[in-house]
Order: sequence, then C-alpha cells, then structure tokens
Amino acid sequence: MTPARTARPRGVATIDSAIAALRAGGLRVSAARRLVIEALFAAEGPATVEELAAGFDGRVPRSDVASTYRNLETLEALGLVRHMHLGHGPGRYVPAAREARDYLACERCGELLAADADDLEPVRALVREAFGFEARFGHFPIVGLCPACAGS
Amino acid sequence: MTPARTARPRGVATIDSAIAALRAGGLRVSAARRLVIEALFAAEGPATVEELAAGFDGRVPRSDVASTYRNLETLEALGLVRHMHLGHGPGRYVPAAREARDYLACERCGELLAADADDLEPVRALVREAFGFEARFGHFPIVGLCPACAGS
DNA sequence: TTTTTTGCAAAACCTTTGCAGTTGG
DNA sequence: CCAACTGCAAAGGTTTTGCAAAAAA
Repeated sequence: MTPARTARPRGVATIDSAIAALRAGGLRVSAARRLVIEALFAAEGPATVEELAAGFDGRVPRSDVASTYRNLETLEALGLVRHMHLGHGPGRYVPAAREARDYLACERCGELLAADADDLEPVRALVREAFGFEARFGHFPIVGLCPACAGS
Repeated sequence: MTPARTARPRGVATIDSAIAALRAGGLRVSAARRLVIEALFAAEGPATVEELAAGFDGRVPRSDVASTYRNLETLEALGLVRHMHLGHGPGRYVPAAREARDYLACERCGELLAADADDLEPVRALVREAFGFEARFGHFPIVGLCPACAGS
C-alpha cells in the first residue's frame, strides 16, 4: 500500500493528511476546520482570511472570521499552515507542505514571484557572510519591483 | 558661504534644513510640525508615532496622533522622512537624510541591524541576476535571525 | 458526558478621514 | 484675511478576546 506516484510529489500535502495530523495532535476535526483546510487547498496561492471565507459561501455551516483565525493559528502550530505578510493589508495563508516556496512581492503592482527555497539559498548565504544574519523570507518576503515594474 | 564641515557629513540632515525644505515647498512651519521634526531627530532610531508623541510630553501645544500621521506623510512626500515596517506592529519613521541605511530585523528578539545601502548592493545584485527582481529593503527590511539568535 | 470548539459581539490596535475651529504667512 | 493646518471624534481595516451555546469524541 505505498502511495501512488503523483505528478508533483509534494509530500503530505493533502487534505486527508492534514486531518490525520489534527487527530494525531489530539485535536478535533470540526466542520469549521474542514472548511478552512479545504479552502486553503482550493486557493491558488497565499489567501487572505476574507478570500478563504469566500470559499465557504453556500456551504453549511459556514465558519466565522474569529474561528477561522483561531483555526489557522492552530493549524500553523501543527506545522500544517504558514502565513506571510506581503506588503500592506491582511496576512496570507498557505498549506505549509504544498507551498515550501518563498516569495518576492512587487510593491508597485502586487505581483507575486514564487521562488524555491533552494534558489534563495545563495541570497541567504551572502547575507550570512556579510552580516552574520540568518535571513528568513518565509514570513516577510523580499519586497521590491518585479521585472515588469523595474523595467519602466 | 559654504557650509561648515561637520564631524558626520550626512548632508542636509538637520532640523533647520528640514524646516527650510518645508518653506521651500510652500508649506507652513506649524508648531505641530516642529514638534514632529524635533522628536524624529531626537529619537535614537526608527520611531513609532507613539514614541514620537512621548517626546511631545510636557510641551505646549502637543500634537495629535492624526496630525502626526498627516505631518509624517507630508514630510515623507518632501523626501525628508521615510518609514518602514519592521515586522508586526506600528510603522517606524526616520529622518531620511540621517538614516540612509537599510535594516535587518530579528524576528525573535527585535534587534535591529543597520546596513549601509552599499553593503546590501551585492544582495540586490544577486536577486536581480537570479530573478530579474529589483529588491528594495527600505520599506520592508530583511527579516530573520540576528547573529545572537541564529547562534542558539 | 466532558472538553473542545464555535459563533457572536465587543474590543484592541493602527491608521485614515471629516469637519469646524485655529493659525501661519 | 485666507488658505493651510490643527484637534477631536468617528470610522475603517485587520486581528484578538470573552463568553454562553453547540458539537466532537
């Protein structure tokens, strides 16, 4: 019963495994938590709470903002979710396993450029050598101008 | 009438020159603006509006938060001030000419490491080559772990 | 049944806005 | 005098918190 090989072998990045992790942590699998997890996986990229809530529409029951924040926090503590701050505005959440990438956020047009952690390692190495500082781009990304905006 | 040579030749980074710039811009030199400018120059590093307001204490008149935000915005439009977001919490303001440096902010202990723009150029160059992205660390700094926190 | 989790409402926090009154030039 | 600026109060946007009711195990 080994898992089938998938096109994108991204580890435990499935809804079912997230639910299993909840149970393994002694936490309850409530309707609101399913909703949050499903919305997170349905989203195309880092999603705000408002965007996640939009995915709850028409479903019964629907989850409250406060509960959504609480659940995202719970899921984050389990390592299933992470959040980031891409400039101003609300925080954005992603399934941790599916989105092991860091971001470069354009402060002019809002464009998001995803980068594999490996591709950013040289940058971290340079900062480490120059300042003894261990840069982390997971929570606060690199901000600047995307190729298009930098050109003009 | 060339300006006297000073110990730290940081350009026009003085209270008087900021006031002159206001007048040159056709703007008024109000008591509230003096207060904000003086508090900004008196602060040791990037200061929040709350910290600036603390510097108003005991002085008459004292300036309102709303006016302080408005004045910081005005001063920023003139290029006299800039602000940044060092992690969560309120924005932080500095006199632009005195603080032409960028920051590396520790997300564990809050330590702020200042870096001359020149020292960060190799980092920007690397990001530019790898992603075609023009990184700017003035508004959203590099976040991670300071040397002390990275060690433990 | 028991403990966790929810929904709602209210508050907290940072920042912006509207407006009538004040002030700088 | 008059436009620019101020203080106050209220609102806006995001996130947190308190609490009684509901639901998972």
